[in-house]
Amino acid sequence: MQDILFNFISRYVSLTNDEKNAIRSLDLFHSVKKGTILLKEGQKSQNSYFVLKGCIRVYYIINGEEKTTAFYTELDALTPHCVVSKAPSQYYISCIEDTILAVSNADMEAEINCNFPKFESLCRMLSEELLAKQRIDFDEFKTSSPEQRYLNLVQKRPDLIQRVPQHQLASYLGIKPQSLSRLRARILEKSKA
Amino acid sequence: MQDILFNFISRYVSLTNDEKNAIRSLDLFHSVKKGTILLKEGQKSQNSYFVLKGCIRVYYIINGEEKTTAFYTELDALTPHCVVSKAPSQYYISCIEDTILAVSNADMEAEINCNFPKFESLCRMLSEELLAKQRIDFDEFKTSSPEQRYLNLVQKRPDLIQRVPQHQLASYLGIKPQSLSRLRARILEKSKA
DNA sequence: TTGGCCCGTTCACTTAAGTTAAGAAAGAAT
DNA sequence: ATTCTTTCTTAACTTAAGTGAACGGGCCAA
Repeated sequence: MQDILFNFISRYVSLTNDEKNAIRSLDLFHSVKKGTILLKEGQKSQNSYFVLKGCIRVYYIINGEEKTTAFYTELDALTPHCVVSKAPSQYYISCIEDTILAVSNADMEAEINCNFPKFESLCRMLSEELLAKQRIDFDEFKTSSPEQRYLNLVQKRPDLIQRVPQHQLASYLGIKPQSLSRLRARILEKSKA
Repeated sequence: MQDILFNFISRYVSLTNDEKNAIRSLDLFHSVKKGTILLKEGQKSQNSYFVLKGCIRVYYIINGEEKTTAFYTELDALTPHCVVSKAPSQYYISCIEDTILAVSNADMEAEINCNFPKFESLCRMLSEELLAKQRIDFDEFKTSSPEQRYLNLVQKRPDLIQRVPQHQLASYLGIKPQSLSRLRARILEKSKA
């Protein structure tokens, strides 16, 4: 698991052995069972997550209905809004598979950022990259229809379609489960013709 | 204009006079006329923008049609995807008003980040904050209808509705101009009843 | 002043998503 | 093995967005 993390980090900065040991000493890794809720609406968590294996999901409860807005899988990083804003969380985070996470908290990060400028550099680069990527995702979402969004997802994250329940995928695509069902039938119809 | 920038920065870090002078010496500020195109599809720009006054707009041209996906106004920062990915831009950026910008380029930033760790800290905090905020915006978009999105916009960025043409607002809301027209008529109808 | 262009609105029509309800299929629990 | 629950699909109906076309207003330029 450490190797996976260090490999990921090496895309951005190269760490000395001292720096690696500093990270190793942090007790970052946690195994989490499917169904575990990592964050609830109203809570003020300090934790950020990096997925080494498995899948976690962000969802809201709006008028008693679950609305799933994001999935994080292998090598995805997530700092919940409440960590940044210091306000109560508006959403839930749960594990939809048995998952292995690297968990860090804000205090820990602040300290490392102070002592290891390289780490702050890593965080900056990673955030900037994620910000730009997410912007593109948002743009694609805005400029395409539900059907295009589904087809796009099939291309870009085919694994999600296998490992995630349809009704969660539906709200991820901004539609109702029934519409997703229908839309898939429609696509199948077209590909036959 | 410098004061506006320094005030903004002071939300995140406090700068010494030396640091302020270093920034002053950079020749960041540019006045740009309404209609100017800052970035075109296919270009590989290095520039990031911070809006001091005015409004810039991100749009795609898809099947010959303009699709506006973002507006940046006073105190908004924008690092285009192509700066981060080093790939050609997929979108255009243009000024929809006479605008005053702070413009920085990647080389400049790299150098400052090296010499002023505080600046890198600022960039990290800003990116993390924007990432989390944009996540919330995206979530709101996914979980609401065009009508709700419009009403939400009226609440959150009432200025945009005044300063931006309807057909650009429409694609910003993920719909066609005709639908926005109709939707507004519908809302007006309801408020009368 | 006229003509052209861009923009926003309206309308009629088409298409697709939301809603409500029902039923089949797959899993989990006892 | 049986029950209970959750998930997915289907269908009929409603509502809203997409499409194509037309009209009027405002603006600019000839």
